[in-house]
Amino acid sequence: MTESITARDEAAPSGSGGASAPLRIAVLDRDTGFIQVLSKRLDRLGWEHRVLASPVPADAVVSMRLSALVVDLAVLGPQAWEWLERLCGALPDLGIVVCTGPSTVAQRVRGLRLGADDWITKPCHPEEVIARVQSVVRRRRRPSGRTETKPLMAGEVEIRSDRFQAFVAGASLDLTRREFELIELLAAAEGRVLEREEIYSRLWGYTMVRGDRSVDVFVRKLRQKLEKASPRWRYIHTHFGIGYRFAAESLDVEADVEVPSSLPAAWDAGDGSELTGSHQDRELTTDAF
Amino acid sequence: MTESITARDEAAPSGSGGASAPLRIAVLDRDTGFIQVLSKRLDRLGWEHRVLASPVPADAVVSMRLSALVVDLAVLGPQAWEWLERLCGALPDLGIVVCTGPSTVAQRVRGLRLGADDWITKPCHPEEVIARVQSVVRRRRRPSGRTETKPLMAGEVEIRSDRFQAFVAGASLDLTRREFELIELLAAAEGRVLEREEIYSRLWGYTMVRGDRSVDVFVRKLRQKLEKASPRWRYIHTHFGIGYRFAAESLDVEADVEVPSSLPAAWDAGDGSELTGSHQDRELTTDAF
DNA sequence: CGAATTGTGAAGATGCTGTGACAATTCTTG
DNA sequence: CAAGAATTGTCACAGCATCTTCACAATTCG
Repeated sequence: MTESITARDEAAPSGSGGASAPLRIAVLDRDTGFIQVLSKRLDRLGWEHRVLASPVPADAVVSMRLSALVVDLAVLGPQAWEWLERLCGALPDLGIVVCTGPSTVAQRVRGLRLGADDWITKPCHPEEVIARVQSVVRRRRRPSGRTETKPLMAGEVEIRSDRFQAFVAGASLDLTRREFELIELLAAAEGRVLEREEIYSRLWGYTMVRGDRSVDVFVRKLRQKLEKASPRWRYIHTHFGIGYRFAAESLDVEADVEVPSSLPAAWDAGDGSELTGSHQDRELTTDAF
Repeated sequence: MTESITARDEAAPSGSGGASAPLRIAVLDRDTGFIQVLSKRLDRLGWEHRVLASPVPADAVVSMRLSALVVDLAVLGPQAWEWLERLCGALPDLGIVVCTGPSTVAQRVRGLRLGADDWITKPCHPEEVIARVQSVVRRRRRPSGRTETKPLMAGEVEIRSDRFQAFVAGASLDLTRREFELIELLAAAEGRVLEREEIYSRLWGYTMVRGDRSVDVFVRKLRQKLEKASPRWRYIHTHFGIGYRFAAESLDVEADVEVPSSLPAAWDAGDGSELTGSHQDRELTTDAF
């Protein structure tokens, strides 16, 4: 049931969903105690953050590319309102959480009207600040939706998570869903050997029963399509008794010189113990390009 | 006849719903004094609103088509958390403002984590409640962003957000509201595959239940109209087990290349010196008014 | 050489999508 | 307000893409 869901959760380790991109947060405040606790918490969450102790011109904030800003208006003095207005005008997508001392209803209303997304009154618990920032950012994020994932490249193939497809020279391999998930998984682990059990559990979501050949069958299907589209390369390597390893290797020797496009050619992957050492020159392939 | 359709409608989730469509708010609370003051205020703002005094099943809220909901969790009793979670799951785009009596930090954090957008502690000033609801809603509908959008073009079709219509050679496709939202959404994601779940949640506003075929049906209706108006092109491509992808592809031979993915998409820039000689140079811009 | 592991092809089961008809809902009009 | 039209949502069924399973051949390892 709902295998589509599980599959998506489990099996998009590399690309699309994955861990949400790290957030960038700035805190504009002078309360060192507050800042310290908050910073530590932000660290633990893995959010990039930056502390600003003095009034930063609103324009300067623009260049910081923040997801959200926590600000104590007291730091800004009497020009706080103007500052807030300018900032909200300039960065309508920035999440702004005001976290400041005692205030009147009128002040809070004014701040929110000007564009603040939340208003917390000090003293407050850092955990709540975090939660409110998350809430603000969560909402902000929906529109942008898909994060732009750069395509994975290996040999002649290009793996595009946003299209659920792999391409060779611009032509789709016409992979089915499972096939694509498999190549994505393997390619993301470039160079490493993935055991059958692991592949199975990441793709199918549950543990493999002994004797299940599904992984092998899909490896074969993938190899077929890769072979047809990119005959001069080998991508999926069998490790007897263990599993499979993905690495683009040209059949034409000397191939390591020329790879279609600019990729960090990480495929020299360590061990290489098993491959034929013969190192003779031949026509290098520029294939397809 | 198609013009009169939908210029004004409350929920234009994907659309270019620029202006201030009347908001729909519900208040779930029993505090009559609070409700009265709030209601009066909402009236004056011209927001449609509705007061709920008893715990409404989360599912029932779905059908209310709300922009935001103000809720006192106390009304819900011990099942408040479960209720909140279900509601947030079903309506990721609904703005939820919790307005309730004294609470602990842990409770507030929990509520915000579950999906609430704000948490106000009673007693509180109605004006602040309003301001916070506005803040939440403001953020919610940012996606509409671009007010003046230039028409989207793809193959022979031209998609005009300002008219809620798509045209081929100046002739309107007579799309209904949903149909238009769908084509707009797909076309905006040009090239990328959109999963059913995503399409559904962006168009209908709540998460899809398994077995719902609405997306498929509207894709079919769209395809029919596109096919009739522009028979030599295919626009919507099915990705089995995943969703749909929008990309104009000509049926005429001429090797209309599948987007040459890897390259820095200078493709759409029109350099196309060598390909697709049969471009659509028609005057599909002089269309009707 | 024998046992275990992997490659291969095909048949059948599974579940997804296309499609048309129809019911429910919303909007328009008199 | 009610009738009528348009739009949207639901359902059942047919066709088919995909997935699973199985038998058997080929390979690897000890």
